[in-house]
Amino acid sequence: MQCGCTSSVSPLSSPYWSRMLFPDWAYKPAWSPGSRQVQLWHFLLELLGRGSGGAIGWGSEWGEFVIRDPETLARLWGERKGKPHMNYDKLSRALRYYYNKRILHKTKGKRFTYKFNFSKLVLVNYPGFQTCHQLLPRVPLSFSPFSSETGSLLCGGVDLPLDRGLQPMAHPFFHPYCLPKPIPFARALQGHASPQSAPPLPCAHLVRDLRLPLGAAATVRDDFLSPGGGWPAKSLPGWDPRSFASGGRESEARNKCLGRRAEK
DNA sequence: TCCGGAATGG
DNA sequence: CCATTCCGGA
Repeated sequence: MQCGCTSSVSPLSSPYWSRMLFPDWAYKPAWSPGSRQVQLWHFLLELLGRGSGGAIGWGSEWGEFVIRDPETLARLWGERKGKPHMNYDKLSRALRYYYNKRILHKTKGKRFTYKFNFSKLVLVNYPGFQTCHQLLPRVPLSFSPFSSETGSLLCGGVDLPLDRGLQPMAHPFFHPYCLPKPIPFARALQGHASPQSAPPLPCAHLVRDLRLPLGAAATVRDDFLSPGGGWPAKSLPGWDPRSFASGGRESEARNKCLGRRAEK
């Protein structure tokens, strides 16, 4: 789990280094121009982030959300996708496809209640932010709080108490993940972040629209986190690496975190 | 309600 | 890949 991630490669100079860590499909550029359409979980997070006082809202547990008005949500989703005939039945089918990807799971017993697996939702696409660590301290986002239940946020093995008074909730994407140690670059954030050298942000739209601090969210495979990670360890018969691997060999890539080359 | 297979299309 | 559509089954 220890990756010398930062040793040889400068975050700023390696815009695409992170591609080695994540499968191609994780980089679905959200809705940047000329890219593919927004994904459902983007959309959900967007609504949740807006504190959409209607169709959907955060639940009682961390990452849990409740669809208060399924058909309205479906309508909104349909509008976004240009699918006038969208309904909750179909939308929920799409949600169920996330089970296998482990982006979501169902909170059983609670109607219309699902839960994000935030350990799979990580910040990527922004070279300077291969890890969550440096972002955690301050998250200036108007992200909707998870009601009452916020305890502490684990990040990189550091327990981070969430001060509800100061900040309702760190963005869910900040979760224990990947890189073990804070990178030097973290310092640059506070001081001079050399914005001029900031590489083009592939997901600028996503970032803006979701009010993500930086970088875009993406899903990523990580089986090295707590096995099952508190998930209903389903057998996952169809769990094949191919669904995550652009090249197939990224399960190991995590150990190395990044070796070299990122071009395809 | 919820699940997941199957077919299909972008 | 990521849904969308349809659907039989629990």
